[in-house]
Amino acid sequence: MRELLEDEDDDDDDETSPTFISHQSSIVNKLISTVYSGPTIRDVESALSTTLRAGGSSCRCRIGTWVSVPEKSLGKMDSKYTLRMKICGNGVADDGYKWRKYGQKSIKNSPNPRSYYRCTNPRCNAKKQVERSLEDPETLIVTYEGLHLHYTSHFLLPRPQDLFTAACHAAKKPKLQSTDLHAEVPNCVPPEPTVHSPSMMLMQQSQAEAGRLVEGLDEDIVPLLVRKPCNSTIYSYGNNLLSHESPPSSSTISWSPSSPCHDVGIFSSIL
DNA sequence: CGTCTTTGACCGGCGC
DNA sequence: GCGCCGGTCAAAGACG
Repeated sequence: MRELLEDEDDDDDDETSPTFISHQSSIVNKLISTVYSGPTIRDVESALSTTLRAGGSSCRCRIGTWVSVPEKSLGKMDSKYTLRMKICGNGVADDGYKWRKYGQKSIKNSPNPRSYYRCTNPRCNAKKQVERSLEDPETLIVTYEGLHLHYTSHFLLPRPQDLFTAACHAAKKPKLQSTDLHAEVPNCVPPEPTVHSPSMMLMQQSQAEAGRLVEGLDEDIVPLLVRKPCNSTIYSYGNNLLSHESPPSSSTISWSPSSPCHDVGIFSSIL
Protein backbone atom coordinates (compact mmCIF):
# COMPACT_ATOMS: atom_id res chain seq x y z
CA MET A 1 0.00 0.00 0.00
CA ARG A 2 2.75 2.41 0.88
CA GLU A 3 4.45 1.69 -2.38
CA LEU A 4 1.20 2.32 -4.10
CA LEU A 5 0.80 5.69 -2.50
CA GLU A 6 4.36 6.69 -3.20
CA ASP A 7 4.07 5.61 -6.75
CA GLU A 8 0.95 7.64 -7.25
CA ASP A 9 2.56 10.61 -5.65
CA ASP A 10 5.28 10.41 -8.20
CA ASP A 11 2.71 10.22 -10.87
CA ASP A 12 0.64 13.16 -9.81
CA ASP A 13 2.39 16.21 -8.52
CA ASP A 14 -0.88 18.03 -7.89
CA GLU A 15 -1.52 15.92 -4.87
CA THR A 16 1.83 16.41 -3.22
CA SER A 17 0.98 19.77 -1.86
CA PRO A 18 2.86 20.69 1.33
CA THR A 19 -0.34 21.58 3.11
CA PHE A 20 -1.70 19.04 5.51
CA ILE A 21 -5.25 19.28 4.26
CA SER A 22 -4.40 18.57 0.71
CA HIS A 23 -2.21 15.74 1.84
CA GLN A 24 -5.09 14.30 3.78
CA SER A 25 -7.41 14.56 0.84
CA SER A 26 -4.78 13.00 -1.28
CA ILE A 27 -4.61 9.99 1.00
CA VAL A 28 -8.38 9.74 1.06
CA ASN A 29 -8.52 9.87 -2.70
CA LYS A 30 -5.97 7.13 -2.94
CA LEU A 31 -7.78 4.98 -0.46
CA ILE A 32 -10.94 5.45 -2.45
CA SER A 33 -9.18 4.67 -5.65
CA THR A 34 -7.79 1.58 -4.03
CA VAL A 35 -11.18 0.21 -3.16
CA TYR A 36 -12.91 1.54 -6.21
CA SER A 37 -11.30 0.02 -9.20
CA GLY A 38 -13.42 1.61 -11.86
CA PRO A 39 -12.62 4.89 -13.45
CA THR A 40 -12.88 7.80 -11.12
CA ILE A 41 -13.91 11.28 -12.04
CA ARG A 42 -10.30 12.23 -11.64
CA ASP A 43 -9.22 9.52 -13.99
CA VAL A 44 -11.67 10.73 -16.55
CA GLU A 45 -10.68 14.29 -16.02
CA SER A 46 -7.04 13.48 -16.38
CA ALA A 47 -7.52 11.46 -19.49
CA LEU A 48 -9.77 14.05 -21.02
CA SER A 49 -7.50 16.91 -20.22
CA THR A 50 -4.67 15.06 -21.90
CA THR A 51 -6.79 14.58 -24.94
CA LEU A 52 -7.91 18.15 -25.07
CA ARG A 53 -4.40 19.44 -24.62
CA ALA A 54 -3.52 17.41 -27.65
CA GLY A 55 -6.06 19.40 -29.59
CA GLY A 56 -8.89 16.93 -29.88
CA SER A 57 -12.06 16.05 -28.10
CA SER A 58 -12.15 12.41 -28.90
CA CYS A 59 -10.43 9.31 -27.71
CA ARG A 60 -10.05 5.96 -29.27
CA CYS A 61 -10.18 2.79 -27.30
CA ARG A 62 -8.22 -0.17 -28.42
CA ILE A 63 -11.29 -2.24 -27.79
CA GLY A 64 -12.79 -0.65 -30.83
CA THR A 65 -15.03 1.93 -29.36
CA TRP A 66 -14.82 5.42 -30.66
CA VAL A 67 -15.32 7.80 -27.82
CA SER A 68 -16.09 11.44 -28.21
CA VAL A 69 -16.50 13.49 -25.09
CA PRO A 70 -18.59 16.64 -25.14
CA GLU A 71 -16.56 19.47 -23.81
CA LYS A 72 -19.45 20.69 -21.73
CA SER A 73 -19.00 17.65 -19.57
CA LEU A 74 -15.46 18.67 -18.77
CA GLY A 75 -16.04 21.97 -17.15
CA LYS A 76 -18.02 20.77 -14.22
CA MET A 77 -16.69 17.53 -12.90
CA ASP A 78 -19.42 16.28 -10.64
CA SER A 79 -20.61 12.72 -10.19
CA LYS A 80 -22.00 12.66 -13.69
CA TYR A 81 -20.11 12.33 -16.89
CA THR A 82 -21.24 11.70 -20.39
CA LEU A 83 -19.50 9.72 -23.06
CA ARG A 84 -20.31 9.09 -26.66
CA MET A 85 -19.50 5.75 -28.08
CA LYS A 86 -19.71 4.18 -31.47
CA ILE A 87 -21.62 0.96 -31.84
CA CYS A 88 -19.42 -1.79 -33.16
CA GLY A 89 -21.23 -3.99 -35.62
CA ASN A 90 -24.29 -5.36 -33.97
CA GLY A 91 -22.94 -4.94 -30.50
CA VAL A 92 -21.65 -2.33 -28.23
CA ALA A 93 -18.71 -2.08 -25.93
CA ASP A 94 -19.44 -2.82 -22.32
CA ASP A 95 -17.63 -1.60 -19.24
CA GLY A 96 -17.14 -4.86 -17.43
CA TYR A 97 -19.77 -4.15 -14.85
CA LYS A 98 -23.10 -5.86 -14.71
CA TRP A 99 -26.02 -3.51 -15.14
CA ARG A 100 -29.67 -4.07 -14.56
CA LYS A 101 -32.14 -2.15 -16.62
CA TYR A 102 -34.78 -0.52 -14.48
CA GLY A 103 -36.51 1.78 -16.88
CA GLN A 104 -36.83 3.14 -20.34
CA LYS A 105 -38.34 6.43 -21.39
CA SER A 106 -38.97 8.10 -24.67
CA ILE A 107 -37.42 11.52 -24.57
CA LYS A 108 -39.02 14.59 -25.99
CA ASN A 109 -37.64 15.68 -29.35
CA SER A 110 -35.81 12.42 -29.65
CA PRO A 111 -37.02 9.41 -31.62
CA ASN A 112 -34.78 7.16 -29.59
CA PRO A 113 -35.78 6.03 -26.10
CA ARG A 114 -33.41 6.41 -23.17
CA SER A 115 -32.61 3.35 -21.12
CA TYR A 116 -31.79 3.47 -17.43
CA TYR A 117 -29.40 1.01 -15.87
CA ARG A 118 -28.28 0.41 -12.32
CA CYS A 119 -25.28 -1.57 -11.14
CA THR A 120 -26.36 -5.01 -9.98
CA ASN A 121 -24.06 -4.86 -7.01
CA PRO A 122 -26.22 -3.96 -3.98
CA ARG A 123 -23.32 -2.05 -2.45
CA CYS A 124 -23.00 0.11 -5.48
CA ASN A 125 -25.12 3.09 -6.43
CA ALA A 126 -23.66 3.55 -9.88
CA LYS A 127 -26.16 4.24 -12.62
CA LYS A 128 -25.99 4.93 -16.28
CA GLN A 129 -28.30 6.17 -19.01
CA VAL A 130 -27.96 4.99 -22.57
CA GLU A 131 -29.51 6.59 -25.59
CA ARG A 132 -28.75 6.83 -29.25
CA SER A 133 -27.40 10.00 -30.65
CA LEU A 134 -29.70 12.15 -32.69
CA GLU A 135 -27.01 13.02 -35.19
CA ASP A 136 -25.62 9.56 -35.60
CA PRO A 137 -27.88 6.58 -34.83
CA GLU A 138 -24.79 4.42 -34.50
CA THR A 139 -23.49 6.53 -31.69
CA LEU A 140 -24.60 5.90 -28.15
CA ILE A 141 -24.68 8.61 -25.54
CA VAL A 142 -23.89 7.06 -22.19
CA THR A 143 -24.27 9.11 -19.05
CA TYR A 144 -22.70 7.65 -15.93
CA GLU A 145 -23.73 8.74 -12.48
CA GLY A 146 -22.17 7.68 -9.23
CA LEU A 147 -19.15 5.56 -8.57
CA HIS A 148 -18.76 1.83 -8.39
CA LEU A 149 -18.08 0.93 -4.78
CA HIS A 150 -16.59 -2.35 -5.71
CA TYR A 151 -13.85 -3.56 -7.87
CA THR A 152 -13.71 -4.73 -11.42
CA SER A 153 -11.03 -6.75 -13.07
CA HIS A 154 -10.14 -4.45 -15.90
CA PHE A 155 -6.81 -3.50 -14.57
CA LEU A 156 -6.11 -6.65 -12.70
CA LEU A 157 -5.11 -8.27 -15.94
CA PRO A 158 -6.36 -11.72 -15.23
CA ARG A 159 -4.27 -14.53 -16.52
CA PRO A 160 -4.70 -15.03 -20.25
CA GLN A 161 -5.92 -18.57 -19.75
CA ASP A 162 -8.57 -17.28 -17.37
CA LEU A 163 -9.81 -14.80 -19.92
CA PHE A 164 -9.76 -17.49 -22.53
CA THR A 165 -11.82 -19.79 -20.37
CA ALA A 166 -14.29 -17.05 -19.50
CA ALA A 167 -14.63 -16.06 -23.14
CA CYS A 168 -15.34 -19.61 -24.13
CA HIS A 169 -17.94 -19.86 -21.40
CA ALA A 170 -19.55 -16.73 -22.76
CA ALA A 171 -19.52 -18.13 -26.25
CA LYS A 172 -21.57 -21.04 -24.99
CA LYS A 173 -24.08 -18.72 -23.38
CA PRO A 174 -26.17 -16.85 -25.94
CA LYS A 175 -27.99 -14.79 -23.34
CA LEU A 176 -26.65 -11.28 -23.32
CA GLN A 177 -26.26 -9.11 -20.29
CA SER A 178 -27.37 -5.65 -19.46
CA THR A 179 -28.01 -4.04 -22.79
CA ASP A 180 -29.81 -4.99 -25.91
CA LEU A 181 -26.83 -4.14 -28.01
CA HIS A 182 -24.27 -6.58 -26.75
CA ALA A 183 -22.79 -9.19 -28.99
CA GLU A 184 -20.74 -12.24 -28.43
CA VAL A 185 -17.02 -12.22 -28.51
CA PRO A 186 -15.95 -13.12 -32.04
CA ASN A 187 -12.63 -14.64 -31.20
CA CYS A 188 -11.33 -16.26 -28.08
CA VAL A 189 -7.75 -15.17 -28.17
CA PRO A 190 -5.76 -15.09 -24.97
CA PRO A 191 -4.50 -11.55 -24.60
CA GLU A 192 -0.96 -10.48 -24.11
CA PRO A 193 -1.20 -7.43 -21.91
CA THR A 194 1.25 -4.71 -22.60
CA VAL A 195 1.63 -1.30 -21.15
CA HIS A 196 2.99 1.65 -23.02
CA SER A 197 2.33 4.48 -20.62
CA PRO A 198 4.13 4.71 -17.29
CA SER A 199 1.11 6.29 -15.65
CA MET A 200 -1.12 3.52 -16.87
CA MET A 201 1.39 1.02 -15.56
CA LEU A 202 0.99 2.62 -12.17
CA MET A 203 -2.76 2.39 -12.52
CA GLN A 204 -2.44 -1.29 -13.19
CA GLN A 205 -0.29 -1.68 -10.13
CA SER A 206 -2.90 0.18 -8.14
CA GLN A 207 -5.63 -2.03 -9.47
CA ALA A 208 -3.67 -5.13 -8.66
CA GLU A 209 -3.12 -3.85 -5.17
CA ALA A 210 -6.78 -3.05 -4.81
CA GLY A 211 -7.62 -6.47 -6.09
CA ARG A 212 -5.56 -8.07 -3.37
CA LEU A 213 -7.15 -5.91 -0.75
CA VAL A 214 -10.68 -6.61 -1.78
CA GLU A 215 -10.13 -10.09 -3.02
CA GLY A 216 -13.31 -12.04 -2.88
CA LEU A 217 -15.34 -8.93 -2.30
CA ASP A 218 -16.86 -8.53 -5.67
CA GLU A 219 -18.53 -11.10 -7.78
CA ASP A 220 -20.47 -9.33 -10.49
CA ILE A 221 -17.67 -8.67 -12.82
CA VAL A 222 -17.02 -10.00 -16.24
CA PRO A 223 -13.67 -9.91 -17.98
CA LEU A 224 -13.57 -7.02 -20.34
CA LEU A 225 -12.57 -9.09 -23.31
CA VAL A 226 -15.59 -11.27 -22.91
CA ARG A 227 -18.01 -8.41 -22.74
CA LYS A 228 -16.60 -6.11 -25.37
CA PRO A 229 -16.97 -7.89 -28.62
CA CYS A 230 -16.35 -5.96 -31.78
CA ASN A 231 -16.39 -7.50 -35.17
CA SER A 232 -14.78 -4.46 -36.60
CA THR A 233 -12.18 -3.10 -34.32
CA ILE A 234 -10.53 0.24 -34.70
CA TYR A 235 -7.04 0.61 -33.40
CA SER A 236 -4.98 3.65 -33.04
CA TYR A 237 -1.26 3.69 -33.36
CA GLY A 238 -0.34 7.29 -33.27
CA ASN A 239 -2.40 8.95 -35.94
CA ASN A 240 -2.93 5.85 -37.98
CA LEU A 241 -6.17 3.96 -38.00
CA LEU A 242 -5.99 0.25 -38.36
CA SER A 243 -8.68 -2.35 -38.47
CA HIS A 244 -8.37 -5.84 -37.14
CA GLU A 245 -10.68 -8.74 -36.60
CA SER A 246 -9.57 -9.26 -33.06
CA PRO A 247 -7.67 -7.04 -30.71
CA PRO A 248 -4.29 -8.19 -29.48
CA SER A 249 -5.26 -7.36 -25.96
CA SER A 250 -8.24 -6.08 -24.10
CA SER A 251 -6.10 -4.24 -21.63
CA THR A 252 -3.36 -2.96 -23.84
CA ILE A 253 -2.93 0.75 -23.49
CA SER A 254 -0.86 2.78 -25.84
CA TRP A 255 -0.24 6.41 -25.39
CA SER A 256 1.12 8.90 -27.80
CA PRO A 257 1.53 12.40 -26.37
CA SER A 258 1.71 13.97 -29.78
CA SER A 259 -1.40 12.35 -31.08
CA PRO A 260 -4.87 13.87 -30.81
CA CYS A 261 -6.30 10.39 -30.51
CA HIS A 262 -5.30 8.04 -27.76
CA ASP A 263 -5.99 4.54 -26.76
CA VAL A 264 -7.41 5.26 -23.37
CA GLY A 265 -7.78 2.17 -21.30
CA ILE A 266 -9.71 3.98 -18.66
CA PHE A 267 -12.42 4.68 -21.17
CA SER A 268 -12.57 1.12 -22.22
CA SER A 269 -13.45 0.34 -18.66
CA ILE A 270 -16.04 3.05 -18.59
CA LEU A 271 -17.65 1.90 -21.73
C1' DC B 1 -37.93 -21.16 -9.68
C1' DG B 2 -34.92 -17.35 -9.77
C1' DT B 3 -33.36 -13.59 -12.48
C1' DC B 4 -33.86 -10.17 -15.79
C1' DT B 5 -36.38 -7.18 -19.07
C1' DT B 6 -40.33 -4.67 -20.34
C1' DT B 7 -43.53 -1.11 -19.72
C1' DG B 8 -47.20 1.59 -17.76
C1' DA B 9 -47.84 4.20 -13.58
C1' DC B 10 -46.24 7.27 -10.32
C1' DC B 11 -43.58 11.09 -8.40
C1' DG B 12 -40.89 15.25 -8.11
C1' DG B 13 -38.67 19.22 -10.30
C1' DC B 14 -39.20 23.04 -13.19
C1' DG B 15 -41.15 26.62 -16.12
C1' DC B 16 -45.11 29.32 -17.24
C1' DG C 1 -51.64 25.96 -9.57
C1' DC C 2 -51.04 23.45 -13.64
C1' DG C 3 -48.89 20.92 -17.13
C1' DC C 4 -44.78 19.01 -19.02
C1' DC C 5 -40.89 16.24 -18.66
C1' DG C 6 -37.42 13.18 -16.85
C1' DG C 7 -36.39 9.63 -13.52
C1' DT C 8 -37.89 5.72 -10.78
C1' DC C 9 -40.95 2.04 -9.22
C1' DA C 10 -43.09 -2.23 -9.54
C1' DA C 11 -46.01 -5.72 -11.60
C1' DA C 12 -46.06 -8.92 -15.27
C1' DG C 13 -44.01 -11.67 -18.56
C1' DA C 14 -39.93 -13.98 -20.69
C1' DC C 15 -36.16 -16.83 -20.28
C1' DG C 16 -32.75 -20.23 -18.81
